[in-house]
Amino acid sequence: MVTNYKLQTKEMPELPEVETIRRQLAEELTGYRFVDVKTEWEKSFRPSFKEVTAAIKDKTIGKIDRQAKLLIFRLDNNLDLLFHLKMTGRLLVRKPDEPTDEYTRSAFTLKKGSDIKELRFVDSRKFGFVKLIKSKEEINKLLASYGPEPLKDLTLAKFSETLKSSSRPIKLVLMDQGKISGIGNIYVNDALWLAKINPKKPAKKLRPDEVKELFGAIEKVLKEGLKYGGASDQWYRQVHGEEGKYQEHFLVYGRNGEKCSRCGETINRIGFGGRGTFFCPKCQKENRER
DNA sequence: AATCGTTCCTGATAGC
DNA sequence: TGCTATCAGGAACGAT
Repeated sequence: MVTNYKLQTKEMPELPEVETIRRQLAEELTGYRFVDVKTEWEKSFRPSFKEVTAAIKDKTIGKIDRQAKLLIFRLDNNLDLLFHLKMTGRLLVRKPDEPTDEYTRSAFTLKKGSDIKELRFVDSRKFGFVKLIKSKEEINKLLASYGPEPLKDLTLAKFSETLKSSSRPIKLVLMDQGKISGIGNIYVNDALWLAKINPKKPAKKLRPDEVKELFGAIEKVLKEGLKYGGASDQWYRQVHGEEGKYQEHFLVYGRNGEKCSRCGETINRIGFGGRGTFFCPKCQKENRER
């Protein structure tokens, strides 16, 4: 019986991927105006395709922000258009006459003066969505439901307090967008390996030195992800279709069956909390001594 | 308030 | 080789 076969990984856009896209979209689309929208999957529009298209018609894209894995197009003071890529979403900027991109679900035609661009929302799995927010109160409430941003407003003190308040496994707490913004399955696995912490260890049981190490590890892996423009193991692409390169630098994510680069033990993969969990059984023991 | 289970989807793969 | 069943997963939602 084969027990050590390599299972496929399914990378998904997390903070470094969405931030990479945000920067490129801001560069490409600021000042462009929505003139038309086409879709083959109305269900991805919230509250509805009709309502979204009516509201954004002739509106100009101001700032493009990001909170956690959510992209926020600021159209005017009381109107925001949100995109969530979930697992397989892509936002591609093309000229209207460029060849079709497979799995394009919606296409937004944008104009600035006589220049025309097309923003294509590509999403094979159809989990992603486009959401219209029509008031300041509503957007503020939504953004307030997210935890602080690593690399921005998450402090070690706040991080420590958050972990102390939960008995859940550390991996699940880190991925909880209400606790901390932007961390998904790739970076959580790599950060926990870097900090030598077992994914199942209850958050409140982490020692202060582990909390500090983990805080640093999170910053480090997210910065690496950003540096390489995200991870394109499978679906993720930047706005012109380019791949990111972080997949060449995964620490443990997707490396089950390979040797741990620190101790030589075989990287393990277990199912946990509904997703693949990669770790080194030797250097990430649950009750590791200092 | 915190936590847990279910659901949405379809491409890729395992297993025969 | 070709078919079919299973797996993958972020987060909204409802239940506890």
